Amino acid sequence: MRKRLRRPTHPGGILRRHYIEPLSMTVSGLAAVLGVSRKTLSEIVNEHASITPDMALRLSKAFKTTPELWLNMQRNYDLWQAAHKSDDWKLVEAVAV
Amino acid sequence: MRKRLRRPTHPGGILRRHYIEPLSMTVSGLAAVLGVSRKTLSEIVNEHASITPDMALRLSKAFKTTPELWLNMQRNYDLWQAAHKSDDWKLVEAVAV
DNA sequence: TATTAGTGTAACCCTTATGGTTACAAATGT
DNA sequence: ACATTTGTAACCATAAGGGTTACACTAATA
Repeated sequence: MRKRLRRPTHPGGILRRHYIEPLSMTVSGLAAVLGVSRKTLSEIVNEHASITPDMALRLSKAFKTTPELWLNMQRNYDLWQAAHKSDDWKLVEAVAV
Repeated sequence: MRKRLRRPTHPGGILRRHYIEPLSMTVSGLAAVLGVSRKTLSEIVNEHASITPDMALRLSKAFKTTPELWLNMQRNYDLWQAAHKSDDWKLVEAVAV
């Protein structure tokens, strides 16, 4: 397992650059398609909020992807953040087998 | 992508049956090793709380696994719950390409 | 049998997350 | 010049996460 050195891209950034912009969609328009408020989607694409399981399901329907695609990106992002927020977890010793 | 028919096993159940019990550990003991409260771990192994990124890092150190192992189990569980909690997301239409 | 260790969980605290509405200033497009 | 789009603040409500203390219950053991 390679350790990730740089902060993984936030899934909101991917959503914006790889989906919204290439398709010339608006944030407002996509929010309507997804059935969520404009604020909720705006915070995601500006990388201030997370992809929740419910949002992953909506995105998977809208863009014919798997919900896992979005949740894995979010997981990688969250994991990196947790690993760098504190060093506490590094003090955990391996359990003797 | 196969659709999961039954609720995926909660990672807390796996932790209890595949790690704690085979190693004859106690919940209290493992909580101490992990550096979290007994309550926090107890709620997880009784499937009343989630594996957070921080907890996944601690478990990965204790049991020499990847943190992704635990987070993927949690993701599958959460995704199944979200998909069955409401049908709203099913109303989302695919975006025209 | 009396005692101890381990457990599940309630009650309580505090902090953070999620998502909605409304409103407004700034930017962009026609 | 006007309309659309945007980011985000302010505000609300609900839920999640984790800690402490306390208590009743179970299981093992001196």
